[in-house]
Amino acid sequence: MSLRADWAFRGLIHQVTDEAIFEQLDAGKVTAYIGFDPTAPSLHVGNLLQICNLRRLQLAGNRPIALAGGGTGLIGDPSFKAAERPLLTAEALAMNLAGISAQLTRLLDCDASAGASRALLMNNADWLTTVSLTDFLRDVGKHVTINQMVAKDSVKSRLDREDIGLSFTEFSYMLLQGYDFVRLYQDHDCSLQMGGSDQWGNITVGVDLVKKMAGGKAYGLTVPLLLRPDGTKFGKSEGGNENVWLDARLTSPFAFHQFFLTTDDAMVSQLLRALTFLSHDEILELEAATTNRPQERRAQRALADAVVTWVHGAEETAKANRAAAALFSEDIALLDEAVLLEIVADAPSSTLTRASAVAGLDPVELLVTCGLASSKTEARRFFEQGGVYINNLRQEENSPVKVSQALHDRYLVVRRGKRNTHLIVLS
RNA sequence: GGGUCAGUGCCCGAGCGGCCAAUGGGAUCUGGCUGUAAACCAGACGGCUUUGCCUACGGGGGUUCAAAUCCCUCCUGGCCCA
Repeated sequence: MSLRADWAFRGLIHQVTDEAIFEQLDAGKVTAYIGFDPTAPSLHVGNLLQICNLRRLQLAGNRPIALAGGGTGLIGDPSFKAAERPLLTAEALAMNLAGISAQLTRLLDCDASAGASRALLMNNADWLTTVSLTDFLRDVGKHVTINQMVAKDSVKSRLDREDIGLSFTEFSYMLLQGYDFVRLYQDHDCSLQMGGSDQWGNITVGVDLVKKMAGGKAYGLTVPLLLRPDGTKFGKSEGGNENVWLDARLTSPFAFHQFFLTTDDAMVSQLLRALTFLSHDEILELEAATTNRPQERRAQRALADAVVTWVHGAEETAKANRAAAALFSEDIALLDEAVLLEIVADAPSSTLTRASAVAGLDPVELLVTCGLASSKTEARRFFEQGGVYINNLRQEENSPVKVSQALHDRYLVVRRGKRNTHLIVLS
């Protein structure tokens, strides 16, 4: 099957500068890049789609370049952002770069054995921080008119706002990104830039610059943004405001697995197509299962397993599944110690001395101490609402927690709401 | 530099001297229903030594018995002029 057909099936094509790129991709000779902003120390699920696409190209024999924005990160992309962004410090940037570079290396095949399709990892700071200002303005700036730049939707949305402006710094961002493309074209024969649909404006600037500065033919392709059925952006945690990170230290594999396991029926098909490497037949079969027997949630399970396995490995997937099976059952008290520890391994934990617990612990304080409530007021609220469980049994605010409640005489599994768990170990 | 408008809780946004921890909406959280889904229903949503107290309406100062609300000043931002 052609890559064009596969991508269309998966809903990965939003806009293309020239359809001809697909033939070249099928031939497996293209070098393509996607840029990643180092705005955080880890990539998050929102980036997964882009990485996935690089991987798809690579599997078809093409060469992917993941470009870390060490240089553009110093400036900040204003595209469709509602406000001017604070500049990152150089130290924060360096830390972020280290984090995401490691992840990209792992998710793409950067091994020499991959031969011509071996993925490259680059950092645009290498050229953006060394090019001279006057050279840049003469060689790059001269090819782009302010008229074009202002006409971009991504800029217009900022210009149209009455309460907030757009600094020259952020305004110039698209030139830097365009210059990236020129450099990659010249140095690595890279002829395709991909990105989310919000990157279309930036990408076309690059395609244009490659033509004007290098006299070459370059292509741009954007992927639709993943949206929830309610129109909000996909990628935030269940809760809402926190990102779901790829770094296991920031989002445990269990939480990561849960994130996908709780996907809406209305969205699972989209994610299955966009974020997994399952075959079309497998996907169609899972979609049918969702329609006919939604309560089995087979599609959600397959999705969660596939993504977690890709990001964290098969072992973590198995662990997450075992944890999920036991965690929502009162049988938790019947599990033997080793199994219990394994299933709560991803939950944050803390230790308490046995002595401090003998007299009975104040449940309110306990909830605050282990971080499941941010204040006593909040903790009391959770108790009032009946949202606190110890070992999956509802805990009352006014009955002290006793040592006798501990499983295996030393473990207290504290849970707030459906899925915020904390393990307390008595020592 | 001049003029002018604005800065309120996570976000948007009312309030414009006491009845304001501050209307409303969104987000979020908890419970219920269910399939660890969506939708829906109910409640909560600054903190605490919780029938009360403390801290908050850009910062600082002032007027007043009393200020988010009035005055001064500074900071930040938008727009217009130079």
